[in-house]
Amino acid sequence: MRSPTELAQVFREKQLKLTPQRQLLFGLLHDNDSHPTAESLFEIASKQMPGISLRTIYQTLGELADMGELQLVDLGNGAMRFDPNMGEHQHFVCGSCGAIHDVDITSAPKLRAGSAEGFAVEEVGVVFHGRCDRCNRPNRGEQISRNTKRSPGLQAKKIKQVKQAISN
Amino acid sequence: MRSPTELAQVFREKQLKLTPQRQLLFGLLHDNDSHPTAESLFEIASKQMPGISLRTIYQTLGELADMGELQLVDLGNGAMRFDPNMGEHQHFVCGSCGAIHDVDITSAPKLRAGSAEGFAVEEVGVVFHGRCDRCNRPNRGEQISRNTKRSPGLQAKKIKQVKQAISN
DNA sequence: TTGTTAATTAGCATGACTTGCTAATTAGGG
DNA sequence: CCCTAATTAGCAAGTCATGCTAATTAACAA
Repeated sequence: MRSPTELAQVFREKQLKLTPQRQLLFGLLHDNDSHPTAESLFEIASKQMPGISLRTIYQTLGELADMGELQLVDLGNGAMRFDPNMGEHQHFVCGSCGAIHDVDITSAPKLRAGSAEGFAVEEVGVVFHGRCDRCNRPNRGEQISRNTKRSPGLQAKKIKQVKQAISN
Repeated sequence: MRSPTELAQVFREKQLKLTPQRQLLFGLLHDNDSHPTAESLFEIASKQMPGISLRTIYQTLGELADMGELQLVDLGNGAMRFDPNMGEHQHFVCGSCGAIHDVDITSAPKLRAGSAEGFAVEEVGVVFHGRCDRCNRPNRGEQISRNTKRSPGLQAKKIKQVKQAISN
């Protein structure tokens, strides 16, 4: 995603209004590698701008995605994630603390679904699951992220197990 | 997933009841490579057993998943998919007709998130997006699958575009 | 600065998918 | 055939995301 200043320029050119809500989000997203959800952005934004609507967050995020300024990442563990890093990269999800890290496997051999199988592949989504650096160490400070709601199927189970482990 | 007969055995051993609902689902899932949703299974099941509850479908599917008899696949385009094929494989999703096909890239170099980066990868999820064989041919018979509800973010846009293309 | 207007926001409603809860039912062993 | 624990059905509730509309506001021109 481009810088808030550049985005302001782009918006003006497109005759889109540069509202305080949008500018706030530009700032919150710029260089943000925390893979936030709409909800988490809403919470942060609310502190700086009480009364801002979650609807506006979704709307603006959607617009930015349409403009190719950010990626929507569905990691299959609840809410959609928003990633201003538009470079080709993958994600690692820690099943223990819920952290999401960027991973770069461009150096690794690229994946190609065989055209022999008759598929024209346009895009390949890769998500790594495992345990992150911190959670792997003996003095592990496990803590599941707050945003572990909406548990689709099996994911639910994993999460619950982790929650239990914590409460014990 | 094992055969209905074998599953019956397993259930008995575990002192789980072999209800007609469960048996019906065993049959519907066996050797099923259509990657059905709970809803689609519900529709089919309802024809053979009117009155069966969607809740029961979800419950049984969850149990089978817990038992390692089937995979839950989240392709990020709506409802969860259920896959009785427990072998290591990936999925290809046609953005045009919505079809889901199994893909085997085990022959291709395996993906490994560098332990150099401090991640202990336990599992890698790979989803290919593109156009399938049929939709790529000139006389393409495009048709988006019925189950294209719940559109998370950008996905929504794609789907809408396709729907429009159809209605025209 | 003020007025105009179209874009945007806020807030609620709605929709899709999944799970929680509970009373009623039923499979299976004795 | 009876008993009991397991299971089912049905509805309520929860999460995430989008639709809709009235009220607000930024942007532009005079």
